[in-house]
Amino acid sequence: MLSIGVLAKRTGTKVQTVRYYEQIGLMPEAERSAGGQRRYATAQLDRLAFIRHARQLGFSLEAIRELLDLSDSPERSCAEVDAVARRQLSEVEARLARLEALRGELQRMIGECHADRVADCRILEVLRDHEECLSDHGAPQP
Amino acid sequence: MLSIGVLAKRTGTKVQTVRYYEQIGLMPEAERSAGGQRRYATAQLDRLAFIRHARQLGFSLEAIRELLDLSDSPERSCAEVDAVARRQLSEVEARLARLEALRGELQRMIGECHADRVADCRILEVLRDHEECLSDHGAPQP
DNA sequence: CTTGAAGCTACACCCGCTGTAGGTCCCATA
DNA sequence: TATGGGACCTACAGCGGGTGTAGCTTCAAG
Ligand SMILES: [Zn+2]
Ligand SMILES: [Zn+2]
Ligand SMILES: [Zn+2]
Ligand SMILES: [Zn+2]
Repeated sequence: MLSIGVLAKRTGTKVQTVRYYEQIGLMPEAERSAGGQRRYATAQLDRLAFIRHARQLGFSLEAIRELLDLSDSPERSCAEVDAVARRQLSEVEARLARLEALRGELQRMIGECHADRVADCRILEVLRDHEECLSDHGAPQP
Repeated sequence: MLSIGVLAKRTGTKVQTVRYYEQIGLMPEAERSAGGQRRYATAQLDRLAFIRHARQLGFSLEAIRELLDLSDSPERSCAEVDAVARRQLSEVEARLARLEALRGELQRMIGECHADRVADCRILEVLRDHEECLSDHGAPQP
């Protein structure tokens, strides 16, 4: 039986984050010691490691909840799991496209600024007027 | 003199967002009509357009505050402006690198799953064990 | 003058944590 | 067995960057 501190350290999580996951129902309520402190078995360690790894791969807590639920029914088809992963992939691809456009615009405006004074700064000119941009770059960061 | 609704519509902003920008001091306190409603001049329209465009290019509100302050002193050197933009570019590049690594892992795990049952799903295997990954992918999305 | 859209304030909520305050528990050492 | 200091507990506030709601008041067209 592990304390929350050991569990956290072994999975690269902060103690508060573990408690937060319990609070939102992503981790089950932990058993408690006589004095009321949380105690964890290896199953919880594995679950937390799964959550952290999925987070590192960019899955939302909602998606992770789905994945955890699915992995509790090992006899079911894994089509839903694959769908969650594909959804995640297309989110990542969408963000990549946006960021590539941003990078292009930023590089261009930095490259074009040969001014000394703020009054003539190309960067500020571009920021003042989207017509100066080559790409769309839709909404602010999601 | 424009109402907040017109100002918002012309800059592609939500009315609440305009009020929020005022609240955090990014937009100046607006003049008011006799009945207490906000009224805006063209200068504010330009300022808001600048803010929104910079947001679309991924600048944080803090960076935008800096840029707005700098553009109020047109005689100064634009070196600081350029530095803000370069910082933004390197943040974008860092995110791109992370997302490219994520994309690689996601593509690989999706491509490797030829199972039918959840019990044998390659995606879940990879999520359970980072050793299955080829790349690091450090911290969850910042 | 009426009416309905648009504005007002104040507040709660989203995600995914992180930090703090003020108290309690655990366990190695003396 | 007593003690000290780390680790733990709960409860709550706050981050960024907004969004949504409730319950009012104001504006402008007809
Ligand atoms: Zn410049
Ligand atoms: Zn643009
Ligand atoms: Zn599968
Ligand atoms: Zn991994």
